Amino acid sequence: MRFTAKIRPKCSECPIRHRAVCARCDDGELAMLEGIKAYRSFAAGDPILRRGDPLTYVASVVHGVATLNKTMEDGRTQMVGMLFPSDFIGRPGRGEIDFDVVAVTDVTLCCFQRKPFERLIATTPHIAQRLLEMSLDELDAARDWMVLLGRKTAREKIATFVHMLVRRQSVVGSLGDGAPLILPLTRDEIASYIGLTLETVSRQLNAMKKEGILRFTDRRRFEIADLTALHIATGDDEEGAPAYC
Amino acid sequence: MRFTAKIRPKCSECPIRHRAVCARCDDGELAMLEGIKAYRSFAAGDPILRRGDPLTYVASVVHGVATLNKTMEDGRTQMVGMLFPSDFIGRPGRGEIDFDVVAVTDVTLCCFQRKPFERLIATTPHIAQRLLEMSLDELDAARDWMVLLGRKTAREKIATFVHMLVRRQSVVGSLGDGAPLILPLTRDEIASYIGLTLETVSRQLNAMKKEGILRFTDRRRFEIADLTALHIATGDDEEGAPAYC
DNA sequence: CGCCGGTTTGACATACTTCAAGAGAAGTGG
DNA sequence: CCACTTCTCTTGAAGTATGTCAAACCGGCG
Repeated sequence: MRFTAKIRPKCSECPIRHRAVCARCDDGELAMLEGIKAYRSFAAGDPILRRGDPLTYVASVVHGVATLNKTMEDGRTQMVGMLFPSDFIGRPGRGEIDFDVVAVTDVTLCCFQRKPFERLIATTPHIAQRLLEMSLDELDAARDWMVLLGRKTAREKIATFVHMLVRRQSVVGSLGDGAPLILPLTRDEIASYIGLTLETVSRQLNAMKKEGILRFTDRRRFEIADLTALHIATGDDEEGAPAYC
Repeated sequence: MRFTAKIRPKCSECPIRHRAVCARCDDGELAMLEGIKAYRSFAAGDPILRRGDPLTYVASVVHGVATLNKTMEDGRTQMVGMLFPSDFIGRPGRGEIDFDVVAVTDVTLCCFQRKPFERLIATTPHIAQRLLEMSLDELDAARDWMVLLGRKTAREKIATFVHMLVRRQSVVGSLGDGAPLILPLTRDEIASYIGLTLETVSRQLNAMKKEGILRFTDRRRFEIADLTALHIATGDDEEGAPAYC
């Protein structure tokens, strides 16, 4: 169940201070943000925003992982984004979003009321610029994902997905060196992200285990036994440094 | 072959004046833009920008249609965007792009040198805001496309593609009422856009012809004989007004 | 006229889905 | 602490939508 804690930690001690929308803000601007921000927490599985809901606030992910999901009339679903700490939720200039946002782990958000935030964007270019930059990064990532969805084989999809997890989880620094990686998603959710069924995901994951590319300690925890082989399996070229990172 | 015409038509008479990046600019800002802009033309089939090329300019599409293409090492390709008049090419803040931009019809661009344009963005919020808005729209469209690539059947993909063409071509006003729609792409290019093979595209298109949904006057020209049926065939819900428009 | 790119059409192959059953974990309550 | 349920995951067998390969067609253009 959702609970709202009216907590406002100091921005200066924020773990995502240098990566989020506020990355470029100076002290004065941070002070303005601190005035309109409020933390909110969600338990794993909770909906954060529902499609069509009036969008009263925008937010940065501070802790945890959230997903963006689209559902067709007949129930088919496609995940269209995965949000890690420092990622931004919401779109200034529009009153609603047309996908669901769900917390897949426990999540903490740093929320800003949309209206005052929009005013800030109009007046402080540092925020607007950073938001533009983040949006363009997301667009790049979305385009890489389109290649995955449209052209990659099941095996390449899985490999790419795992590879992205490695990059993102290590960038965020949520794990020590050599510590096992965590699958924040169920097989079903992974399937939804990469456009497959959960059975195919399960089979491919086990195949990569048998081949010695992945080593599972648990259904949700694993290590990369052979990063080179994993990278080759993605089908991406040499140093193409995909945008989802 | 590419030819560069050093022509600078007045912004005030520009057909995309109210939809492009410059939509919100006042007269003074337009004057600044006019100072750094230059038209360029490309013939159908010409490359506009190549992956990895240094990005010396950014641009708005004035006439014609261009596509964004990604290619994997082994030659598989996926189209990741289609640019119509008023759409923007290029990304401020980055020196290169990681896809190819190709003119699929004759194309006219309104180009701005990247560096001066970036300076303008930093100083004139009207441009930055409009660019942010356009990027977010593109992101929405990309997400709708991810649903198409990941979850739709061949038939739904074709229907969705045609439906998008109807919307975009009529918005741009490049055709009168009842005039036949134009397929700017070959079967192969369509296939690349929706993640299929050209054979499947051909079969589905002909199936919709036989069913009386589409009426071809030519291999590249056709009319929508039954818009309702077309819409139903997309698999999208009632009034979900997809973002690609 | 004869080539040539784009397109259609057919026959066949297959990667992935679908359907179905069962095995592990993980929690719940007695 | 042990049934019992529930959820996730695995594994198998069978079906199918779409891809692959190949040949023929068609309209345009030199």
